[in-house]
Amino acid sequence: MRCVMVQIPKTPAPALPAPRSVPTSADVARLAGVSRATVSYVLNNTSAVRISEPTRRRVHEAAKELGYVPHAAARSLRAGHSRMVLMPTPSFAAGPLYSRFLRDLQLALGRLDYTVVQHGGVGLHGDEAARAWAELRPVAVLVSGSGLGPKGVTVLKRSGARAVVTLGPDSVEGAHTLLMDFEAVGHCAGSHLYQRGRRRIGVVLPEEDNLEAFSTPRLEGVRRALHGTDATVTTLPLAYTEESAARLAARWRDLGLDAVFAYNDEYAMLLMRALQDEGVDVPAETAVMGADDLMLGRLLRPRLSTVHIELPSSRDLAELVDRAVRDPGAAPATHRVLGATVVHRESS
Amino acid sequence: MRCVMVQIPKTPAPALPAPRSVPTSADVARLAGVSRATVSYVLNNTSAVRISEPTRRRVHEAAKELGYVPHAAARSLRAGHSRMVLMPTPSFAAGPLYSRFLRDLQLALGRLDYTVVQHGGVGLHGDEAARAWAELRPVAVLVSGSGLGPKGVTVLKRSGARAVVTLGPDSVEGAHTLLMDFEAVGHCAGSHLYQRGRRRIGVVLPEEDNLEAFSTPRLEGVRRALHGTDATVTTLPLAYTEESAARLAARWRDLGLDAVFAYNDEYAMLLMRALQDEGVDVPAETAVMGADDLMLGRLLRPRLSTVHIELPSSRDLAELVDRAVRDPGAAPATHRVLGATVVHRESS
DNA sequence: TTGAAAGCGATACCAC
DNA sequence: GTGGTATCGCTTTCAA
Repeated sequence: MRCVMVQIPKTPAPALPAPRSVPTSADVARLAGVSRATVSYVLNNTSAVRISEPTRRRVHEAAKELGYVPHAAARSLRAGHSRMVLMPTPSFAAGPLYSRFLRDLQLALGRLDYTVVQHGGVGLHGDEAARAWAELRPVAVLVSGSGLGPKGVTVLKRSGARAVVTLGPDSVEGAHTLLMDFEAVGHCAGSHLYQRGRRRIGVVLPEEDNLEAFSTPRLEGVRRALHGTDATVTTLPLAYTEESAARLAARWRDLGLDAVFAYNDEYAMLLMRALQDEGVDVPAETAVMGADDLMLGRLLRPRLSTVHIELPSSRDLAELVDRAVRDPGAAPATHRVLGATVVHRESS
Repeated sequence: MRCVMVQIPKTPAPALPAPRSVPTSADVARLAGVSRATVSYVLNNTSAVRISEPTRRRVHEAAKELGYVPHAAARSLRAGHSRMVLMPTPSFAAGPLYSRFLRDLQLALGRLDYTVVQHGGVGLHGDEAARAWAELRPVAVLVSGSGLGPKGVTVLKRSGARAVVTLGPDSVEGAHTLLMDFEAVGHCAGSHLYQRGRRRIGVVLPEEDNLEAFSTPRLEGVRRALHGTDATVTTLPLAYTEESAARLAARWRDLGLDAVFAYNDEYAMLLMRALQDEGVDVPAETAVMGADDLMLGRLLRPRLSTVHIELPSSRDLAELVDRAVRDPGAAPATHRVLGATVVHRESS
């Protein structure tokens, strides 16, 4: 059933008022009948200088009348620094958990009076990207995921970034690292499944791009949990499509697995559904585990067992960035962050 | 089961090389033994000027040796314009559909050689936000959702933005508007349910913040579809929690509804599960419809009927922005975008 | 082919 | 209290 899809071409032009050029502080000064210096003092509330009340008013009125907005680039050029925190848009498709985290982080940094800017550096390779970010002369750079090498860190620092923080599965030389230990996630899942008596364990590896950095450590974690036991690990490439899941499910009995750790809750849901459609009983025949502890897992039947991932508090992280900015000399530290907790429900 | 959560304090400091100040084109010129002008010519491949090959090489080498990165602010200050497209981070939590769309858009604009920057203007009120964006002097601003008024548009244009494009449920005076007609979504859902013989129709309104701009038009669309018929519309506030859904489900039979349009697939899944737990038969007793056509709807049982929403092609949108930038005089147009199509599955 | 210098917009020091 | 003015880093015109 097709509903609506219209294209309205144009509305008639309401003759624009002459496209004045953008007002500068000089314009404000002219209109207020004072010097540019005075304008600057008034608008920045410079406390070192006392300006008479009438003058203040005149300046403020002139500024408002012209619709004056200061020019951030000019200001930071003069000042020699900005308060811009640059967060490159991650190259992987962030799930709901991560998106939310990034939003909170922006908020927390905003509260510390930083201007947070996400730079869509998609399509740039490694060091090229770092260069593009460096051109903006951010006071701090916060990179999620892999994709920044030690070379990039150097470029950024050389160009004035007082803090470079990476947030991801790998530690990067020269940068403060928030090491998201995804192995712990896999380890949790692996030991849980083992404790539940499972021995032939599958691990889903998403075929989607840019996810290896996250999926490989999870796999390694499972391997580590099972190392030295009689359990086996089988890798299961899976694309996020029904067809791919159906194909995998069709050969499930041949695989002879009694458990699967499905990367995260979304892939788990996809696979669990395909297994059920194939007549595989979950959890009797095969246990299924996800990760991320999304709402959807609670809504499935059987309820999905999962690994709850606790991301670092955005307030703490914001403060870490702030500290690093204030004391750029400090040695880059590596913090291991990520709480991983098994949430045992019904699917395992 | 608690697993891992460690905090490694510090790694020892590998004595940093003297924190040199950041190299400028003047430094490059000095090192290469040429003037700053020459450096600029070489590094920008200025075709109007021929520079001897040996000089070029010297400049390039000097630049590389110093790790020189040009200063974007200084450059655009001088040039009088930048190619920055500013996209304020939406105040609402973008779902997977929308996130993906924004990513694609960034990519498409990047291909047209724009620098896309998401500005985390969270916590700023209306015109205050517009001012903050204007300080960055973007060549274009692309605002999703509501939150930008005609006043804000004026501020942005006054400060040099050659294109202001809004993308959301409302049309904004003075800006190019991509009108996302969410009424059409509600209308689709409403007429579909009516055609299926449903007469007492509930409409879920999320209680989460900043979603009214999206939920109200959907509701209106349902109302419009049912106007002049014998069907009734009941609004159902619902928070995205199991408890809220359970509460709603508990009084379901009292409500006496035979269908519900649940805002989107995620709320639909939440509610459908609660209804099923309450013993309400879907679709026999109550039909459930979502929107967004997410993967998860196909995985539910019964399969979720939904409204497929077709967002504008990111390439088209990028080109629209580009055209608006090239011809800022053109009258702001309003395009009605959004394909809404019913996907009839099993839940209705 | 290269260099000197003006100027983009805002700020802060130093005179008046 | 207020006004000149040098300065931030870069581009570009004009001269040499």
